[in-house]
Amino acid sequence: MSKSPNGKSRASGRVTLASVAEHAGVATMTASRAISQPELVSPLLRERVEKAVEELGYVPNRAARALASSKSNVIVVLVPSLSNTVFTAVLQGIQDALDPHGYQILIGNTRYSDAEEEKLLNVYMQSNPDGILLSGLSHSKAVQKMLDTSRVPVVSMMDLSADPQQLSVGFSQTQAGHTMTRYLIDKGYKRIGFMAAQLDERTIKRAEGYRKAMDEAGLADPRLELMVADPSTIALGAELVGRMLSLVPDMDAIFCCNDDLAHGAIFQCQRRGISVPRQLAICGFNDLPASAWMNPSVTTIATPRYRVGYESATLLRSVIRGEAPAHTHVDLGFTVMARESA
Amino acid sequence: MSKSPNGKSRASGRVTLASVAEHAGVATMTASRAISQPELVSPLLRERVEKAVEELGYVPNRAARALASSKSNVIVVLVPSLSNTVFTAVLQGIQDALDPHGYQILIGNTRYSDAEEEKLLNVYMQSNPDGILLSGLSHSKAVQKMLDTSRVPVVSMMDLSADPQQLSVGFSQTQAGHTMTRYLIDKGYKRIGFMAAQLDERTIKRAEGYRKAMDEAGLADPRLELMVADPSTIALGAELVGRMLSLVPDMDAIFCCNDDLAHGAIFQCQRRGISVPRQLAICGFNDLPASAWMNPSVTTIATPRYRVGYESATLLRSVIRGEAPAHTHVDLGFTVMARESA
DNA sequence: CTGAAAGCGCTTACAG
DNA sequence: CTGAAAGCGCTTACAG
Repeated sequence: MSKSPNGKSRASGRVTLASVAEHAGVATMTASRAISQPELVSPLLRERVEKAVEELGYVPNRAARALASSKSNVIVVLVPSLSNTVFTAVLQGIQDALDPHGYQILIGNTRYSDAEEEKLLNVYMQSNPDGILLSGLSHSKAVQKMLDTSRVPVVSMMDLSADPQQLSVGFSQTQAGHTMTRYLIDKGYKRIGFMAAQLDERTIKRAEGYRKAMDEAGLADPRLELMVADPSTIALGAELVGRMLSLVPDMDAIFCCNDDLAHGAIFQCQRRGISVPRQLAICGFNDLPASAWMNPSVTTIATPRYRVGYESATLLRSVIRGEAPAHTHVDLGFTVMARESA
Repeated sequence: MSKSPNGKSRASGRVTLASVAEHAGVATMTASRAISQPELVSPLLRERVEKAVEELGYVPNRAARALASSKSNVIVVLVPSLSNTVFTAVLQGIQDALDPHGYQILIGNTRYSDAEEEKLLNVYMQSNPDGILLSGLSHSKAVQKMLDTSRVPVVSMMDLSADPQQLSVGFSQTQAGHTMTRYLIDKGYKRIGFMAAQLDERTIKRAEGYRKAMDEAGLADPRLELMVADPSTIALGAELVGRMLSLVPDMDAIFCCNDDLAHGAIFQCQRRGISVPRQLAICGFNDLPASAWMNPSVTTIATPRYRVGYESATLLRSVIRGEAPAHTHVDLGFTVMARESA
């Protein structure tokens, strides 16, 4: 069938563009054009190439294309977690925005670790990405340096940057924390606890918003805060609510830094016969699907995670195309979901 | 610093292996070896190369490596969903098994669609993957053909194949469905409904297991089944439990094909004042974290999803290395979690 | 242990 | 609209 390669050949045995061209009776580069920029090729030749592609079952070699064009069509996405629904929704948005444009998405899970982020980025830089989507605003020195020297466009997701040079898409975590706290204060709660885990950048900022609101209302009391570095889980929320109540028995509300903790806290209250919100109000953050359905339904803050992904990817695409972005910071906002639990 | 390229150059400006070699005063291929197979290079030269890499900030070009070696070090993973915790756990297992070995994982989300799976695979084949991890046993003709002609090693995840040629890691979905149903029958329930959504391959098999158990017990009744193609959500479970009860008022138990549906069904019962399990027993499938904490806690089947990912990837690695696998089917089993709801 | 040359499979200026 | 040649940045037999 095909000509036998010489003894030194390292050919992979796959169908190549050259064989497609030969089959179609055109030059290799005409075949290349017919595939990548068909509008530049006459209908006749284009059709012959397309036929050859079909008949031979040609699959382009992405590595060769990337090497020759020095465009990888790869977008690197780094998220801190895959088990957290928030970030899988972000990924969905990214995929939806990028898939139609032929990008290949490299997803890295940093597990909330700066060291891991650095390691992943190091590896992914080998793929010569056209753009990078990062979670959060603050990164290690080494990561910053890699990013700076590579000159690859970067968009930061989930929060809004104060630095005009840093493109960011999300909403103000601090403000969201403040708003939720303010909601509780306005409802008349006085001894409002703050329960946090993981202690990532966003949690810290929500805590700042909480403190500011408590300060403003003259309700601040450091003993009302319980912040632990363990991963956020339902089980942890169940545990922490017990600790908080025993530390501060007159607590009348708890702002959980995310819904998982809030769910665990509510389940625990149910088991202990503590009425929510009558004896203890509990609210969360993120508006996971269960929050609307639990009993009591959970007061929380709905966050535009899918849109964060979608808009981040869209902004990144425009930068890659060399366009000057209309806005360097895209504020997608958030919404208080007032329900039964607080 | 570096020699200026001639006018026709398309050089990317990145530091190359050649410049590292020059800097270290060795041949390019010695520099290559010092990086990829350091044990073949004398300590002296190796050190000089390492120093040059460090000083120049060299980042290998993965595309060039892939092209030259015809080894991509890419593993393609196709899962039907990213919002389903089950598959994110599978992905975690895969990452943990593969990351230490320098593989790059390409994650594709098929959204439970054969057409989408085909499209994704088509694109991902351009990356010349060393191996492929697929969810489920049955795939479209087009996908089968791509797989066959490419000769790339494939491992199927989540279920056990009857075909000895097809490598699979998981557990018997049919048997798990049978076991859960049998558990309910043994508990004395007679009018046991089956609530299913999505209707993917695994759901269908669990339904088969359910039917078999009901048949064996002489309890079969087609009216007990409610199967809809919508995605599984808490909201859907809440809706379907109402429909099932109005269709078959004397239903005394419901086997939900996954935990999301079960949670929704339980929340709905709480709202309607239907006591679970006293008036209606409800059980789920997968043992999501909330199942242990809800009130009532949810009887369900714990599935080894993380291990499915980990063991699938491990099996794939061994095949890629050319080893004959000890077992073509790895049965990871499942566990009934008997709790309060059934 | 080290190296010169060829080659992997594409695309890119350039010319016609 | 079409094409011959060079080049992208690596690794691979092969030889010494």
